[in-house]
Amino acid sequence: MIADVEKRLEAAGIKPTAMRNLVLEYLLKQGSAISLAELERGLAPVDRVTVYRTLKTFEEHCLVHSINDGTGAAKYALCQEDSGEVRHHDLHVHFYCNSCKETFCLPKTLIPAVVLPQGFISEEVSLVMKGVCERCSA
Amino acid sequence: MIADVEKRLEAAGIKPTAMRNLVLEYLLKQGSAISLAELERGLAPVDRVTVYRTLKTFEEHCLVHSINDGTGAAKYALCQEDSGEVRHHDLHVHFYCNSCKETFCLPKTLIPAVVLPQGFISEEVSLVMKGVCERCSA
DNA sequence: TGATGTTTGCAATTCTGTTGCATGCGCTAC
DNA sequence: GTAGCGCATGCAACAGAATTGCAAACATCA
Ligand SMILES: [Mn+2]
Ligand SMILES: [Mn+2]
Ligand SMILES: [Zn+2]
Ligand SMILES: [Zn+2]
Repeated sequence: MIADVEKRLEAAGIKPTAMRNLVLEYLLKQGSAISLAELERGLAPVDRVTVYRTLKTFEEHCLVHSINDGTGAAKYALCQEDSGEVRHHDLHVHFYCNSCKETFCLPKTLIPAVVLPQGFISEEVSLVMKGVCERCSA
Repeated sequence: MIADVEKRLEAAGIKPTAMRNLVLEYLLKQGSAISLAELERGLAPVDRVTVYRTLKTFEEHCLVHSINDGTGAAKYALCQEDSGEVRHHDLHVHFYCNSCKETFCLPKTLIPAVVLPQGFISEEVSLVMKGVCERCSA
């Protein structure tokens, strides 16, 4: 429903527009993280730059987070709706399937603590695993 | 010494050439991982594509590993010389310093085990931390 | 020497990310 | 209501990274 989509945008402090509704709606339908290019294809005909800026806006407002899975193109996925915690996206593992080439958030799989050598101060962490996803391994 | 460099290439199963010696020699001098662009600048005037293919060759033979630190350009660093273990590079943490913008291998800092949800099969893992490096925090 | 395969250099292309600018649109102050 | 203002959008253009194609140079060996 558009109403839900607009509510979610407003909850994130983003003014709803046709394009933003469209992008958020599309993201909600996804089972995995998607790239700007995929989004562009899925919503065609839309302007790539507008989608790009929409994603940036979403990211700034912590509605989506971006994932760098090493494939060259950043992927985007919605942040957990509940998540009162700040930066939950910094804490969970991402999984790239070598078989279906999709990238998944594993929100239940938290990144373990890492003990860094003396002097190194951690501010962010990302952990990407690659292998075979549940669907492809079944 | 060129002799050492050539020995190391041969040990990795790579036929030494002028360009390969040059690239490996340069990599040996680095205290942090470097990008293709940096390598190109440091070795100028060399051809970017040749250096690119040289790195690919090194990577295939496990002489270097590449690191995706989220800066857009892949960084390359030598693999541990000893490392009888396969893929040691899959196991250690990489650190990107927000201050000096350098990317370091932390070969002593291993990536902790991650328990994946049922059905996910892990083949590779990469963990990149961002923050302030020892030099910049001192 | 001549044939063969590998390495190199250069041109060119693709892809991703990003910026600039002009237009459009909605909202508010008058 | 209308003028003005700021944000959103669309289009053109650019920057940088990665990658491919091709032909020339080079090494190797029968
Ligand atoms: Mn995620
Ligand atoms: Mn490393
Ligand atoms: Zn899969
Ligand atoms: Zn530093």
